[in-house]
Amino acid sequence: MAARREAGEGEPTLVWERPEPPTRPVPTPLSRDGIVRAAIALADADGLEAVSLRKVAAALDAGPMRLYGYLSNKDELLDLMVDAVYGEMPRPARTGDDWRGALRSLAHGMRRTALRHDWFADLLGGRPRLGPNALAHLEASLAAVDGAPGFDHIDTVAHAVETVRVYLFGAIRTHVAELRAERDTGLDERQWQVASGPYLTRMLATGRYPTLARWVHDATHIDADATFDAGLACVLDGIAARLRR
Amino acid sequence: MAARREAGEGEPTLVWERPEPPTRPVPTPLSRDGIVRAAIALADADGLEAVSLRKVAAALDAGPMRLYGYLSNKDELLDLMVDAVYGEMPRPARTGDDWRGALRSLAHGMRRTALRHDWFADLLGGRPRLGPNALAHLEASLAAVDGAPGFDHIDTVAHAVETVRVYLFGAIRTHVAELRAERDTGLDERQWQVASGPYLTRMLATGRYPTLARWVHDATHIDADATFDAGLACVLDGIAARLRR
DNA sequence: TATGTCGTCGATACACTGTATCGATCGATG
DNA sequence: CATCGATCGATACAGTGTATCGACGACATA
Repeated sequence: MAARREAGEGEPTLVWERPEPPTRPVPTPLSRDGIVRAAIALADADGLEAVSLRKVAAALDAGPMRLYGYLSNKDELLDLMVDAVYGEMPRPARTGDDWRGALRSLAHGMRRTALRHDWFADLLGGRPRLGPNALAHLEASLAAVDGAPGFDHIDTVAHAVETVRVYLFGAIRTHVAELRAERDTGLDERQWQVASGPYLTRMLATGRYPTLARWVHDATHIDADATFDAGLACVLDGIAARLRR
Repeated sequence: MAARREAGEGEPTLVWERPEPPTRPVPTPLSRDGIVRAAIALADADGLEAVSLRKVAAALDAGPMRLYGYLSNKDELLDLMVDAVYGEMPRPARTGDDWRGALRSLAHGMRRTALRHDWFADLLGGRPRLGPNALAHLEASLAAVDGAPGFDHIDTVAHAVETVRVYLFGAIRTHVAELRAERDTGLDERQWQVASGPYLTRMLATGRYPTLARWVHDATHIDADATFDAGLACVLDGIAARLRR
């Protein structure tokens, strides 16, 4: 960059036109929170792959290495981002004895929040998240059904919540993937076979996928939200069925 | 690989000591299949982040750019890897009228295969995979329950299979994440609170997570396979419940 | 056999990435 | 006012995916 002083030779730059020792302009105060917010803003705007330590730091008027005082890894940043999203989720609350309602609202709240940050799906379930917000959300989820009729043992409670969460994780991930595919191809959703171009039609035309073809052509295609609700209802039914034992 | 022309140092070397124009030693014949196999071998051995076009090419004694004749992206390579794993999965088959058995074997087959390639979980559900193997697997899944008692409409079939798959995706992902966490911390699995170190214990000690604390302390911790089966059974129960309508 | 022509290979280059190192510089302390 | 210790961030390094393009081998032609 500037003043390269080599051996013996005359100074390349004169003192007065050498950049002023930059007076350390009150280094913008940082905070873990601000860093995470900046990273989330970047991810929301341009996707997860746009989140680089350099860009995050630049958004905060700081050098990249500055962040390493607040984080020790990029992975830690991602963990913090995930936990921040957990913090945004509405905490499921008990609604009388209606455990189905509680689990449904847990699922919907999480799903809605996740869809606001579509990069969240890429991180979801990627590593066990034990951040305070994730823990609080989990606690609220457990507490929301704990003690409801039939849920007298913690095992029952845990099993129900875990099953719903696992379904949720899968559903969010697949849904986001579909949304992206739609956006990338820029086509509407209700005619999947058209959206994926001639390829799929050709594959189906081979006759090797008769059932799949029937699905694509004959099934009543409901939208993603309804599909999600149907699957969720199915899981809840399953929980109810196991409750009767 | 033969003639490594070393040391681009003082280039104007004399003709006779300049490496022989490398006689183009019948450039190792490549194939999309070989590339994918090499990539999978790398991923199996050192994880997904060890899969770089350079390393894959090097494993095949080729230059990185060589691959671009067979792929146009790294993403395409990942898609091919995913489809290859789908190809490894046992195809679910009809077993009489036992749709539960069919779905269970679908789930177990997929899970077992996925756990052999733990990087698969990172890609699973990441983008809609329409590779021939994925399509064939989906077709077999649909066909395995199609026509079983109760599954007379394609909608019912599709809904059941989709729900199981979504649960599967979530379960595989969370399980792999847990396996990694265990391996990273190098601790046993049956005492989660010990594994995650004093942090979790401290959090629980705050008293802000009473239900969670009860879960950690009082629940009967069954192993991952049993947890998976329990959740799967739950989903199947749910499907059965919706069948009665 | 000599001579194009053409397709392909891969060296090089470029713009990035995450992060280690360490001199420079500041605020606080003696 | 002098010294120290903490911290900042420029620089460096080893990677990454991929665009570009000169050069070469193989083939078709004369």
